[in-house]
Amino acid sequence: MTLPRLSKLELRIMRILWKQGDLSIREVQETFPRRNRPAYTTIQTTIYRLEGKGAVERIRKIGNAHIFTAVASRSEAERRLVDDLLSLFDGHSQPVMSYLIESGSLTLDDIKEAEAALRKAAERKARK
Amino acid sequence: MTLPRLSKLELRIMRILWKQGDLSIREVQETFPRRNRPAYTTIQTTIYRLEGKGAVERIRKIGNAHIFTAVASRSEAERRLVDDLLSLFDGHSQPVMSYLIESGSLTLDDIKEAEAALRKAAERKARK
DNA sequence: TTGATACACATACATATGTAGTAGTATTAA
DNA sequence: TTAATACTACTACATATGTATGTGTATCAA
Repeated sequence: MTLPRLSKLELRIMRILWKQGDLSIREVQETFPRRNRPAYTTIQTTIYRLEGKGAVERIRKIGNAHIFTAVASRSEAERRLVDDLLSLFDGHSQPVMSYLIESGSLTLDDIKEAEAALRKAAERKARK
Repeated sequence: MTLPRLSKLELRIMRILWKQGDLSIREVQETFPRRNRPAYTTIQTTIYRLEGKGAVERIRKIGNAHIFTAVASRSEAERRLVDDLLSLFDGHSQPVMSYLIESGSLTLDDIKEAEAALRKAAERKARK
């Protein structure tokens, strides 16, 4: 259940599996841009580690190549990331928001959406 | 200028210096809760590493103890953290916001504040 | 002044992570 | 059928980080 912390490269690979479905190591590797593409064995090692963490598993073989599938859910993994960051801010979202704004990546639409989501969440809570 | 990435413990120590001002290693160590307090030398090693990264420096001595001061700014270090997280989301704030909301740490006031800040930033940009 | 105590500095070590090479086996194209 | 190719599994290694020990020196209280 408790998904272990995923490293940057591990996460990049998980994203590929979440987006493209089940893939072989080679296919995962070739998803990386030609320039700056890690060696096959780098991807291999990392996928094996993900396997050790229970984040992916082999579902079948094509030829002698194993096909891997994501076991960990995207939302779980991403929530974990944000939670980890938040803990560095003592659980306060406010400074995180400030920096998101500063970075210029937060749009007014994002905010509107967030507000709507938050109101809805509050309602659900109230009814419960 | 370019503050290197700070680890979790390094960041905890920086926070202490930002908040409490200039301190000796012993003082930093004693700021940690009795339960779960790292050894003196653990803090020492970490502060030396921070020094190596240029994030802190010695400003004076009291007895034979060095007093350290934060060189890196809090905002710079925190912005770096958020930027790093954001890069894991391909630069999109929206999913980050969603998780902040899910975590229950984001209040409507936080949103209002963020919106105001964002509008102000937009204005500044427009004038420029 | 001297013994206890605090501190500095160097070194060590395990784990996580990014990175990759190598040996051996399976597959496949000619 | 066999040589080239692909893939697996194992091993290796550097760096970052959390954690700490050991040795020697500086300081201070009695």
